[in-house]
Amino acid sequence: MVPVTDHVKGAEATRARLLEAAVQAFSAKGFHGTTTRDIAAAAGMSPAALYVHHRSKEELLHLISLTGHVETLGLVHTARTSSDDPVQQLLQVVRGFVEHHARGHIGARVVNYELSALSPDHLAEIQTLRHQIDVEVRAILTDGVRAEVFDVDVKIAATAILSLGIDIARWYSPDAPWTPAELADHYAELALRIVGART
Amino acid sequence: MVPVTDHVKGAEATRARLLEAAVQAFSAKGFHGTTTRDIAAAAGMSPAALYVHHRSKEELLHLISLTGHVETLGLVHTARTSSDDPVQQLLQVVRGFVEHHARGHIGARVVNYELSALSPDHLAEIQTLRHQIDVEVRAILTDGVRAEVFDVDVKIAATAILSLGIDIARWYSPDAPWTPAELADHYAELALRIVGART
DNA sequence: GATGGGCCTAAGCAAGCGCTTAGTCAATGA
DNA sequence: TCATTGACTAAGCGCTTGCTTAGGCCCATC
Repeated sequence: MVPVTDHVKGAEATRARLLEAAVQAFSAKGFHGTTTRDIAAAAGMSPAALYVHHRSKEELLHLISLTGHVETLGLVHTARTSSDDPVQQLLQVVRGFVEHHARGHIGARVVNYELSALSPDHLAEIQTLRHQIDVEVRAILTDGVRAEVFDVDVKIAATAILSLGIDIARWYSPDAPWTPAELADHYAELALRIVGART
Repeated sequence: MVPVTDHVKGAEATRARLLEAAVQAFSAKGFHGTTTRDIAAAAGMSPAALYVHHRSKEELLHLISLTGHVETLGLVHTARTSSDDPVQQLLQVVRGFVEHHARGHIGARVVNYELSALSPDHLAEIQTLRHQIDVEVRAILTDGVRAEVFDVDVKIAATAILSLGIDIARWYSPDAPWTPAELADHYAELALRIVGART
């Protein structure tokens, strides 16, 4: 006897279907290459249905981008606090980041390559999150260099490691010769080489 | 007394200005986010002028993409044939690739991130060039592993090194803490670490 | 000094865009 | 029983899109 809940659930399911359709479409055709009619049709709805559940096309992008960045920041922060050892922190960050971007490469493409389609306010908000991710990764490397377990230029290494992770969103596909987990292990090994970890 | 040449030069200069305006606009706003009116206006021309010099908006993208890929393939091929030493070949490839993508990050963004806006035929042509770039890089690493100067999984290392180079187009800006040449040197060093080059 | 050809634009066309309006319909609570 | 609510859509509004058309202008040539 929870008909209201059922009702809400139905509406929320539709909202989620529209969101998921937007992720797929933005990823495949880009924000500007996607029409609101594309999204609605992919969710099995009329064009107007999108506006029952979401304020605008840009708000959909913002929601996708925000969720994605919060997830990634959480993942990086968890890795940073999971151990006192910079080596373990680095391995955790790289494995988590890589697996997340490979498994979720469709969403990650939107998150990383459609920033310029965000409104100025939304873009500023997202840039703050991206900066925090940078800071956490750099902190791990700085700790490692201080403890003399890493030997590398911190800024270059942080840039390269994040770059490797983000670019997975561009090239990864299920046809790739590695599962997300396998790729994560390979990249963790490369990260150790990049930072010159003592073996 | 070469009025015809002057005439042609003027037309060709206009054509080049339109092309350059298209590069800037596609890079900043994406192919679908750019209008033909944007491009014409940035070149100081009327909207119709674009069609005097180029067949369509997609043909502009194809021209940009083709030129960029041919340049990159040439650069990689030159590095491959410049020496018999895999170490020298790798250093040359990475330095050339990185410097090219940093210095030309605006164009490189279009080349690497607007592939899905190409027509199916044009996309297929470009994918062939990208495959050739992959093959050349893998060949260098394979040679190095055979000669026991590198110690790494060739497929992973080739993927990572190309990934690092391409992603420069996304994040590099003149505000970055490295000039293109400095970045090239840093990345060359990282590449040696990635492939486990004997020191 | 008329002619022909190439660069260029004003105007506009058909189609598609994001989003709104006005209303239908089924389920709910009084 | 009946008014209310909220998910949903048909229709369409105002605007922008890629691209075309029709014609003006400049200039080398005859």
